[in-house]
Amino acid sequence: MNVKDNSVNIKEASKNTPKDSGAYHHGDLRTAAIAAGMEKFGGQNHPELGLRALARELGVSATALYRHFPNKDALLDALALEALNQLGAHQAQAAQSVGGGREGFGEMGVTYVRWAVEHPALVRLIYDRVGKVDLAAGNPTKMGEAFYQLRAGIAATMSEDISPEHRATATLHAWSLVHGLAMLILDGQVEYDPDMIRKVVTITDFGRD
Amino acid sequence: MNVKDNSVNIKEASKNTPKDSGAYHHGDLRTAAIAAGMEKFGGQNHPELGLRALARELGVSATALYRHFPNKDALLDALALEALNQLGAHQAQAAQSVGGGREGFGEMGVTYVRWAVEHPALVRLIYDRVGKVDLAAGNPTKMGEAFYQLRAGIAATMSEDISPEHRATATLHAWSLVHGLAMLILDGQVEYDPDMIRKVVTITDFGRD
DNA sequence: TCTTGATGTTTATGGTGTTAACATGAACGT
DNA sequence: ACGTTCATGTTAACACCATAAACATCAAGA
Repeated sequence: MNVKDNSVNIKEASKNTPKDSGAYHHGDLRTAAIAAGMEKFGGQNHPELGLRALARELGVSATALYRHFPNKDALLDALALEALNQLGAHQAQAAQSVGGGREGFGEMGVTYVRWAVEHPALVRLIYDRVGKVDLAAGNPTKMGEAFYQLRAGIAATMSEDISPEHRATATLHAWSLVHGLAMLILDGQVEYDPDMIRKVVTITDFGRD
Repeated sequence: MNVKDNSVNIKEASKNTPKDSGAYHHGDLRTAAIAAGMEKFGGQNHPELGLRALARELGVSATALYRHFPNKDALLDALALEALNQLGAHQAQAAQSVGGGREGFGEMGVTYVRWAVEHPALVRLIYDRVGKVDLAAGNPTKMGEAFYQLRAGIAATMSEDISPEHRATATLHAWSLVHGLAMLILDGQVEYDPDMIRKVVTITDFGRD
């Protein structure tokens, strides 16, 4: 919402109310668009994001967004990246809040599911977008990097308990479990119940408990 | 809007869309549309289904489809139902092919993942559609019923091995696991490897093995 | 001051799902 | 045989969408 360019301070304060003052330029349309998109995707389950509608909400012309995003897909990619980082932050914080280790691992899983349930559209957006990214090519996208860090966090938190040869399988097992559970919940197949989630997630014991 | 003068125009127009047989009516447009839709969704990963394009393929006018489906969503629902039944059939056959029991249970899981990987768009379609169905209302849709039977098949196959109080949790655990794994694969996060899948799926042992 | 580049606007093009009015042909009662 | 009915098809039109092209506006540097 703020003006990114700080070189101007006094008189430009009036630009903070672009619509009211009838200013021609918006100030920082890109971040405003992302913020608005995140808000729209934040709570709703099946939001329809149209450039025209979004621009209307921002008090701006529809085609103005093309100055900041080459096309609609790029905007959605930006939103997905933002969401992915947000999820990663929540998860890291959750693991740290209980001191890491085995308990932290379980907490990460529960947090994954809970965050997914609370932000259904964002989760769908993330996996929709990351699926369309060309991973084969040698171009490491920001999206791919964020995802890598997410997985690395999972693996790091569990690594002490699991025998090395089982680690890869166990990581995939855990990820599949929480991801599948989250998907089933937000697709309406399973009702959201925190206790049940913790039970389902923590029932897992690989190798030896 | 008097269009009576266009009667000749219409006749000429009907010549403009001559099917091979030259028949005005299609015969069974509904099933043809579903078949065409299934074919389009069958192999592709991110198919775009447009009513106009679909109608064009069927040699029929775009709005003709509205005689058989109230809207596009209804068509997609029909496709999802078809896909769901197909998946259920495969799974039941897989469980039966190894004589049921614990082994049949594992086979069902593997089949679930494999079918999902081989028909990515159909899986997405299923869960997209079933999520939008109003389950709270007392109207049991065909979709909901098909899904119920799917779950019943899972539970029935495993029931012998699991203690009753764990059965619900175990069912959800198993379903989450295979569903999550399938989703991760067809979202490009995990490469498809049959051996790996069997390993990840069969690592689970609830209660006691 | 003049030019320039980033940003936003207007206009236009071709796509979509959907509705309304009309056409066709087969089945059926007379 | 004839006329009515009804499911099924047709065209035309509407509102919405993403996107491209040409033009307008402003901030800032030469």
